[in-house]
Amino acid sequence: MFKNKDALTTNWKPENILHRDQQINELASILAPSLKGNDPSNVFLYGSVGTGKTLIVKHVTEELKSVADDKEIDVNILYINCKMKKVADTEYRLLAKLARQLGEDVPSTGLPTDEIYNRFFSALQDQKGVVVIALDEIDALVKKVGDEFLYNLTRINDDLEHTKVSILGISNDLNFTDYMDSRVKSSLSEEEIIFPPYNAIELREILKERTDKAFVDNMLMDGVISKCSALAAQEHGDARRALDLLRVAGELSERSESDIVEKRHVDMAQSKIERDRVVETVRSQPKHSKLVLYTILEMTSGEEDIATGDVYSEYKELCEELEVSELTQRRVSGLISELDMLGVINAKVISKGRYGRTRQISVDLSENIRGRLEQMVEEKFYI
DNA sequence: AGTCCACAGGAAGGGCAGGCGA
DNA sequence: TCGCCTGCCCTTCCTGTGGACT
Repeated sequence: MFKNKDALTTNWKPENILHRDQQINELASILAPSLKGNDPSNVFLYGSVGTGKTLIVKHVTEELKSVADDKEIDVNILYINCKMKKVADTEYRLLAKLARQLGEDVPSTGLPTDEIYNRFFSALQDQKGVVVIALDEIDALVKKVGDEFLYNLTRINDDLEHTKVSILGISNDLNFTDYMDSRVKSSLSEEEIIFPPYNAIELREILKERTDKAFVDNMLMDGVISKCSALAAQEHGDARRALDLLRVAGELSERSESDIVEKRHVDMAQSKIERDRVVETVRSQPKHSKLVLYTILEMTSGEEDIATGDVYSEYKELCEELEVSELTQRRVSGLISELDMLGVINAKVISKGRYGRTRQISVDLSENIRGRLEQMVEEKFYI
């Protein structure tokens, strides 16, 4: 069925990038001064997941690099995904990785942070021309370690003699700059490029382009692509989601030995992706979070909503039964709010006037997922 | 108009596990 | 193996609050 499944993954680089001409041109014109040896402005790119930010950055910087190489101009591109665990999720690791990309030999641990900063700085000194540092998912790192490292990076140009540094920040979070010091904010977002979500029509064209590469001809039933794009458009116009849907639908139909991908496979793919997401997030939660979730699932099998206090007393009983020491209400309250943020349960703060303020908790999961989760916790704790 | 419930959620710090160099 | 550091989970203590009730 598949000719080249890679074409449905996010790493695949399509020949033409659709519906992002404006962003490509903006970014290209911001980075263009580096071809004349001038330093380009720092840029900030915003847009929710699957709106093509990373793709465009990689595309434009690669183009820039190849033009620069042709003209024998010194341009160096450093790309780092700050969310990669154990690679760039602390200030030290980020600086070490940057220094290594510049050819500096640094140990993966052991040096004080200021020393690694110096090494990185001297590596920069040895460069000539322009260095573009692309920091993908920068919001994740700033939320984790604060914005001081960004402040240092934005000020680095003042001390460099031959080299010019331009920072390209990529963020999924549109309100991300709220977390930052205003000095960092203003120097980092000299230029801003917004990536709006794709609409269903745009998604359809993107999928069309890729299916021709990915599937053997005539493998898709009419309407499959439209269905994938419509579903993904509802979900913040996420192209990644659209591709996943199509890929999983293909895999499911292959497995069911159907000779064509049908619309029902897309529905199946949708629920499989959702189920996998929820089950995976819950699996990685700490023990008591699972127990709290189990309590909530048990209590919400009827229709009525429940409050934090109700959950806590039931949870205490469960702990007693299992001979596990229980957590405080403060912590359980926090766990409930985490589960809400992860999208596993719904919890909204309401006031019942004379009867206090609490969270109204409900669960909006299909029976299928609900069953899987209950089963998972039961197995784990021999309930 | 004021009270008061049943929590929300911030701040600070304890304690533990895991990773590190010595 | 030891001490040190860091990150994470958790507790303790605390202040804040929407709105039904008086």
